[in-house]
Amino acid sequence: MPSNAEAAETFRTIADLLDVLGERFKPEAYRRVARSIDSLTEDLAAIAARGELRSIPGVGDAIEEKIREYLASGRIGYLERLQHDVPAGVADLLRIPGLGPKSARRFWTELGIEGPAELLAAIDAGRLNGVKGFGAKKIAQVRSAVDAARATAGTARAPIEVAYPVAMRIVRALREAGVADRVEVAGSFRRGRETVGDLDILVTSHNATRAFDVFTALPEVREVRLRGGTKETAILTNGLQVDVRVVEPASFGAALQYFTGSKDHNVIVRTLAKDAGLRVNEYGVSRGEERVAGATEEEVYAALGLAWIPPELREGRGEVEAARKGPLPPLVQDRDLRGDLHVHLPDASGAGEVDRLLGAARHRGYAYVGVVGEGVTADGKPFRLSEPVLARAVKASSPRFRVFRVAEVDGLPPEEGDAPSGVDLLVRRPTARHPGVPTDTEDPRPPAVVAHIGAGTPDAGTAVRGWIAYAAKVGAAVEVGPGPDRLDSTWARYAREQGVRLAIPTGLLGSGEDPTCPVSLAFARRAGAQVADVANAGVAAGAKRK
DNA sequence: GCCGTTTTCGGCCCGACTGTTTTCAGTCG
Repeated sequence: MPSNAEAAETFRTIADLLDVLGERFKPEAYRRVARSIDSLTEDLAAIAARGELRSIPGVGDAIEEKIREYLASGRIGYLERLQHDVPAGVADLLRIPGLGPKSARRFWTELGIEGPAELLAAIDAGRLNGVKGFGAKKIAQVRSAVDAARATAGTARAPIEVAYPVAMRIVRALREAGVADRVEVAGSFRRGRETVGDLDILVTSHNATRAFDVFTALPEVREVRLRGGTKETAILTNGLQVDVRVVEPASFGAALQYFTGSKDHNVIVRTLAKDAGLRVNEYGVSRGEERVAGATEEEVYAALGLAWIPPELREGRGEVEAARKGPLPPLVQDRDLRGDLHVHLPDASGAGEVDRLLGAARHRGYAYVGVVGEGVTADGKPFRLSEPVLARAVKASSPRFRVFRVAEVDGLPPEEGDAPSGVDLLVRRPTARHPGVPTDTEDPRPPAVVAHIGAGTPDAGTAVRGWIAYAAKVGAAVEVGPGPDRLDSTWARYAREQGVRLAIPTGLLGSGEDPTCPVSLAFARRAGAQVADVANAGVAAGAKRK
């Protein structure tokens, strides 16, 4: 049975080949479907079995037929015909930055170039000299791009938790240098996607050149690719691309909306605007010559008759239709977090580490923190926090601040003595000893949280579904967040659909740049989680939620 | 190839930047 990821990749291949063949709109149609399939929480086969393929955004008659063919045979005749027409390497030319479908097609049809290696040979043989549209500079650019593409084997997207600290440093540097009034990271970073292709940073500034200079001087910046009057593109030492854009304050909201995306979301918003006789671009919303909105995102959406939409929901999955009807339900946010149910102290923690943890929890105004005192590691070995250290933590409990003793136990079936005494709550996790999914619903002492499950291992989907089903039965929450051991936003959405609450790790022991809490929160928000959907969130006593 | 509270056909986001141009095409986001 082919996986959803493989199906999405297949449709992307079709899109590339259609691009090379010069098709105008079909490539985007196939890419849209590929994106939709990537964000499904269910196997295509299950959706197909229910006859609901057409409910996937971007799937119409023709693509439904191709999905059915793919599920039945693992092949798509249409793709095979395209592959017969276009040499395999020609589509690879699209991967080279600066080359698009037009160039790839021309190289192939006019010069017989059928791949990156042949392109390089053609350049060296001087066969590109005199080709219209390719001067010496362009040829040199293409040549180095081919070399670079070989070296990096395609620019992979970075996990958001990797991009987070560097994004924070860039933002802080721009703010502290006093060259920018407003600084925001837009793009998929702001939408909280699991991976980011680049960082889009928007600033308002009276002096674009100085803002660019401040950014370029950062040690993280390896090379500047281009600099115009309003935009600079640079590559960081870790390979991440960063675009810094300077915009007018009156346009900041429109620019933020525009560059936050997603593409699918913006297409829907723009189409809506057009139908209403309005025009939306990164400078603002206008009716004819009259400018209607632009300074804030709220007024941009309002001008289109829409409630403001949280960035994490802007994926073209029905959020625009919902925002037409009125304000969207509030998503869980940082200030809703009441504590952490599951903190691991490092093996050799001493009293100082405990104090730091508790101090951090109090500083954030948390009402509780759960410290894992004993349990099993992933490879099944028992571990125990030193008793004096744990006792010191528990002693810090007060009526307004509770310290829980947490035991982390491994996968079912529950064994005699599985639930230790003197423990406030259990966290259940898969381990090498018991990697399997629990089947016994008569758990003598159900866990509060199921943690360390994630799609980081191959073929993990079945296991993750099993753990979520178990959590649903016993009323446990599941841990969401960055890294292979936690659930991403797609799985978090699935968990919510199954009626399971989420547990958000808060990174209490991390530094100010620790991505754990903001990224986990973003994943929960992408899943549409509200306060009631998060086990360690709630409305503070005496505080009224807006 | 998809899509529709002004459409089942005629649209499909749009502006910056670059290079090679003498007015623009291609690429990118």
